[in-house]
Amino acid sequence: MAVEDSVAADQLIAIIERVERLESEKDALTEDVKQVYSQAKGEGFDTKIIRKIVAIRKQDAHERMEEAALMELYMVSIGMVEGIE
Amino acid sequence: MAVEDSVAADQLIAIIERVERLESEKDALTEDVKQVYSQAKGEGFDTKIIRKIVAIRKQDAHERMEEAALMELYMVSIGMVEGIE
Amino acid sequence: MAVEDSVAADQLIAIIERVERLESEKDALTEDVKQVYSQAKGEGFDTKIIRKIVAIRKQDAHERMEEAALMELYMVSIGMVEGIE
Amino acid sequence: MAVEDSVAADQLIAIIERVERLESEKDALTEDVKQVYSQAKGEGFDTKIIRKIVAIRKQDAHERMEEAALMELYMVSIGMVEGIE
DNA sequence: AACGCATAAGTAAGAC
DNA sequence: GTCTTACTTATGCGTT
Repeated sequence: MAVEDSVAADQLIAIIERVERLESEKDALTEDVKQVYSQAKGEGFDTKIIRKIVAIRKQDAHERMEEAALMELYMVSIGMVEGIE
Repeated sequence: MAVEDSVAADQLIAIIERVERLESEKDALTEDVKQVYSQAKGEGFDTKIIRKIVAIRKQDAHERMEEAALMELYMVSIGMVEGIE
Repeated sequence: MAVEDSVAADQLIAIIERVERLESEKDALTEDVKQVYSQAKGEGFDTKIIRKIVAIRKQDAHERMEEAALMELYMVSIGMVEGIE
Repeated sequence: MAVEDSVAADQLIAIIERVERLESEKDALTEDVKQVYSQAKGEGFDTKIIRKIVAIRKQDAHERMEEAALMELYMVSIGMVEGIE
């Protein structure tokens, strides 16, 4: 009905605007990252290498998490079966 | 030479840390967006549709028209829709 | 016990290798798709549009209508498009 | 013009069908993978762990590639500047 | 200005 | 049934 619908519409608008606000903040940060690289380039650094380093550091962190997760899985697994004979 | 190298190394570390700081802030915002959608879902909204609406709003109107026109052209040519003879 | 364990280990290796084999075949097909698009691009087609057409054809007609209806409802409610009064 | 257009349309249809063929083959392989896991589960294996192992093996391969790429980058970099003094 | 790469979004599957 | 995780797709960015 009309009143409830308009409430839903208001909620919907609020949701969309909240998302758009957050995404515009993300865009600003993306811009900042670009500026950092741009400045680095101006100071003579090879940004391609730096990007690679950042990527690898991120990947290392991720892999560590994966390993921890796997280890936990194994532990749970052992606990569950209490030692297969 | 040694002094200049260590300066460069310090700069390099600073650059990497600045990038990583910015990207972690971006990750936090991504998390916030997810939460907004999660909450919206809990309120009974179809988040898939909302995502599409956000994407459409983001897309420039002009570009959207161009793309729609080209898409229709292609679809007519393969017989998916009927073109005006 | 030792014998059963080694049987299980053999099975496990077989499973992993079967999965990896299948996934590498999938990768090859993904590569083929990329090549088709690349070639299409070289012949002057707009691959972005073709990808959209493929996606639409994949989507079931009924599902497509439902989604479009819901999307319009949402868009009307936030005033992006005009609804019938 | 008419003739060229129909040629383009034929090409377009061919492209779309080639893509759809390849993707259906991919879907079949995805189905096969699911069956392998399903069967493994039936034999008492913990598929979650197996999935994790497969993911980590894949990641390891990827990381090795990344490292090789980084090493090459460094070598190129050294070659370019011919030793910063 | 086009090309490939890398990140980011969206979608779909699987676990609990 | 929900919730997360993994894969696929798409956009944008840097490079040549």
